[in-house]
Amino acid sequence: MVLSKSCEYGLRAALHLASAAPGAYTPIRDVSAALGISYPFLAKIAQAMIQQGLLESTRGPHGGVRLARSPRRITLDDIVRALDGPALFEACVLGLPGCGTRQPCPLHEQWTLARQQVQALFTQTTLDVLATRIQEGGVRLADLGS
Amino acid sequence: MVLSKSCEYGLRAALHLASAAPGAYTPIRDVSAALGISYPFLAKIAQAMIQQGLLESTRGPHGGVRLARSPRRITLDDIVRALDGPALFEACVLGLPGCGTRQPCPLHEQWTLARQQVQALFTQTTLDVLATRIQEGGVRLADLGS
DNA sequence: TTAATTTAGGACACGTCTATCTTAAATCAA
DNA sequence: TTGATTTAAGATAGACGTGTCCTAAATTAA
Repeated sequence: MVLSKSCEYGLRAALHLASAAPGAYTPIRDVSAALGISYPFLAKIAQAMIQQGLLESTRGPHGGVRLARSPRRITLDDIVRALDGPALFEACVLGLPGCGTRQPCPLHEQWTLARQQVQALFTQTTLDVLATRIQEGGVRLADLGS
Repeated sequence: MVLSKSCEYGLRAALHLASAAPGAYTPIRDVSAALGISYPFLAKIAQAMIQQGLLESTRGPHGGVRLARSPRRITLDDIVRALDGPALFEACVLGLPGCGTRQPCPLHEQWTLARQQVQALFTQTTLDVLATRIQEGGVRLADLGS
């Protein structure tokens, strides 16, 4: 598994907020229902995203969470780093500490290259592009059953 | 973390066997000492690799484990699939079950492409190439300290 | 003011991965 | 045969990610 469950859920929640009701406060309970994610778990993930400056929230009736800035200015990389940390894009594939050009593992060069391809996908993809794709239909954020 | 600890250890052990004493039975204890991996844990990983047909073993004095076939005929993909399963190369990046061309997630197409780059690296790299690289020096399989 | 709604935060259970330990079985050498 | 060496296999413990629950705090509406 490349991304943790928390990160998968956080990405899907952010995409839901960007595509379903951009700019409006949406209760976490509504998001969890729409995506089929347990409410308590998603609430905890939302808290982390708020503390990382990705989401903002208000309490009380008509409260909820929303993206802290325009979907155009939030990349997948922002969310992955906030929830899973930078390890995915920096760690040695063999787990060797200090692996780098000075003390490379046998795969260092090739792995760095492949990893950059993945990282480029995450840093260059913003939420608004995917939100548009969702609004146009044909793609999904939740398990549709069969 | 892309690969599990077990898989990292299994890869390093296989590379050690391919580069240090190809064809000879090497005690797991020697491998664990050379790589700085706990012996009981590496022994369990070795068992799994034996059952998957990657290693073979003999007990008693001068016993140990060795690669079950030529390093030229073992790819990194063989080892990763044996220890971590096929999920890394098949699963949806957002964790959606059934994600495919029929029910794609918003990232399906791009992710499939990026993942194929990584998979190509693993399927095309054989142990003998990396073993040669290790024997020629300049790269390492263990933590050297500083 | 009162009540309903919703996030905030901590405590707690569960499962999996990581890691260790112990005992049994097999092999070789003296 | 005897003893030493080494893998085989299962039991066990700890760490961490996952998931749930409960109470408190804040906001809104009536």
